Amino acid sequence: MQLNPEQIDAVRTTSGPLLVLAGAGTGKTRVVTERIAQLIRLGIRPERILAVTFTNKAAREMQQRVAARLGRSTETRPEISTFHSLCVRILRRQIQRLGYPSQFIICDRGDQESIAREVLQKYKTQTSITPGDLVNRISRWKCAAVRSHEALNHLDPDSPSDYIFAMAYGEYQKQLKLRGAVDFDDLLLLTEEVFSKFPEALKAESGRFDHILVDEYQDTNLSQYRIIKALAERHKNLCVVGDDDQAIYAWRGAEVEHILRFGKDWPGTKAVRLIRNYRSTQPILDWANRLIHLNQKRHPKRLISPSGGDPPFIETFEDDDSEAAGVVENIHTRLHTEKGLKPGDIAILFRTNEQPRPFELHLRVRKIPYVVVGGQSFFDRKETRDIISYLKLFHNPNNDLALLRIINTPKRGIGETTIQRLRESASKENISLWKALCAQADQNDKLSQFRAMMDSYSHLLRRQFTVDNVRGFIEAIEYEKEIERLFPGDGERQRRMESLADIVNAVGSYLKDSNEETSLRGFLDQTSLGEPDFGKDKEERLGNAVTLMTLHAAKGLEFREVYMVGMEEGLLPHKRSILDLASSAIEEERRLCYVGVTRAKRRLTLTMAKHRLKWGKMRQSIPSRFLFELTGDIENPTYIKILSGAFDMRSADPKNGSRPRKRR
DNA sequence: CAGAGACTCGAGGAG
DNA sequence: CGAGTCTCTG
Repeated sequence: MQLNPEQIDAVRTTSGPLLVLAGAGTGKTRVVTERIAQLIRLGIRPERILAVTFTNKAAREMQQRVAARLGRSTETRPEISTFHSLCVRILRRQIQRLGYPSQFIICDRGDQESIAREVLQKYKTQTSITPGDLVNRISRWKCAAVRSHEALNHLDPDSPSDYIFAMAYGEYQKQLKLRGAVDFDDLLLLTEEVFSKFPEALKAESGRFDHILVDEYQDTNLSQYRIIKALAERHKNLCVVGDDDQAIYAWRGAEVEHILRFGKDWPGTKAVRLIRNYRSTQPILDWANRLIHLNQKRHPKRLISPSGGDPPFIETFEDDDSEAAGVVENIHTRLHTEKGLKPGDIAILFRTNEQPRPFELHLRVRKIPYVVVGGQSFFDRKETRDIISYLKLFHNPNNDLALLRIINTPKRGIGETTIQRLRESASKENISLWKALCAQADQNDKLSQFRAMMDSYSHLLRRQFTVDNVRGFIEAIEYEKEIERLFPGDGERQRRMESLADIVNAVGSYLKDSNEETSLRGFLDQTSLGEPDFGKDKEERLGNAVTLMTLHAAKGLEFREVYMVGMEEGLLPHKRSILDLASSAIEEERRLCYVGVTRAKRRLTLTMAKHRLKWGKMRQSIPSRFLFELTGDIENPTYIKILSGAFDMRSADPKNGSRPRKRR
């Protein structure tokens, strides 16, 4: 297909600041790819071009499309990476300036919570703060670029105990640094810090690129904004692409203002608007346009499409289980009656991760292949985290967190008392647990066995990081036997075995694709930054399965047929955003709904359940306000009641009341 | 030291 | 209701 005039305009603007406002389905990826190709055609060396995305998936996709577009015409490739992986690379070179080792560890969520637990113990707080609470609170500060010494100036007025978090934040940072570790948010914060404190570091890093491109710019948080600004300042060849109507990450610090004021930040900006939609039918876009039009804070625009079709469907079910049964039945019949429709063409989208369960159940009954994206992700699985912990230890045995995780997994008779002894000697002599373990190994058979195993595989995998060796090591620790022992049942066992296979596949795929040096550390870096690639086989299976995912995860994707389920007050918009006094909370939910609607190419179905099981209790639900807004039924008495707050979401809490009350 | 059973407490989204 | 933690027993 040919590029349209606006797209051509964007592709041909190859120098200076460029803002591309790209509505949903307007061929944004195409423009980005073509523009990179254009730069190279003009003689820019590929490695002097940096493209930044938010997710690994987006980065991989862009890499593939650019590679396909360029063919073999160039030897080098542009640098296409996520914010976080870009920052890891920068920090590996620069972080020593801030007093961290260049071989710093990247903590995962579990590691963060272990540290938080220790910090909280130290503070002996009587409050019921959990490690998870602390990690969340710190992350919220970090997303807003608030550092530990500034936290006291940014206390949440609604939370009287926030100062405890602020104190603990400082201790948490201290503990991280002590271990030579950083958490996920630190990658951005520290990069920004290195740039602002050490001009020579900034000079070196920004000197690597002459052109920068940022995708999904509406999702940048303050640190990301500053990093990009610093990197592009010299040449000002900065192209940002995004859509203010699809900003759905304010809760993790993203600021739409960044895209709204891009022109002011960068004088001489050229702005291009893409509004011709090549994805959905006009009736679907009519609903989407009508909905998003109700938001106050946005650039006004309206998507148009050349294709027609059915308007979306709304279906109401008795309860959540019949909703799932109904949707699955609908899918079942459509797969048989609609010509050429495959499971891979269909998606079920929902707001929260507790929703997919009944759908999975019914899909299994109907034997329709499906895949749940996100939710219980790769890293939340115990098997994955265990194996990764081993790999981390092979790379650096002094990682106490990883050691504690697997020292007795699979069970090898090293129990709490032994571990306590190790902890004591480690802290007394100020050495790592591993060193303490080595010191005690000659008096303890089990420890010495463990040590020998770790030493030999550490040696092997550092030299030869191959799929076979990884497989061999999993075999050696008898992890599969442990799974078989613990889960004699079929379903659970199979899932866990599959997780194990995923890890091996991830290693294989890393070794195959990676154009950088392939090493254990490279693999660890990649995996600590997000979902790895599981290779072709898995991808093919996914391609032919119904996709179940959250609305957030669906951004950037498209499906021939989409089901948006659970269209109810409290779910979408989510309860918390209804209780939030700021209207921006509801606006973000509206954008989320908009993202969902605009995923559909040909057919969209919105469903709700009149009753929903929550905490084991059946409760009545209220249709989502967005259903009225999508259809334009805003004179409806129910809609007016919803807006006036007639349905009290707080009383929907089973502790204070039984059912949502209707007031007159 | 490991496993079973009682027990509590909780759920927004993601890299 | 279900996941994760705690406690008790063999």
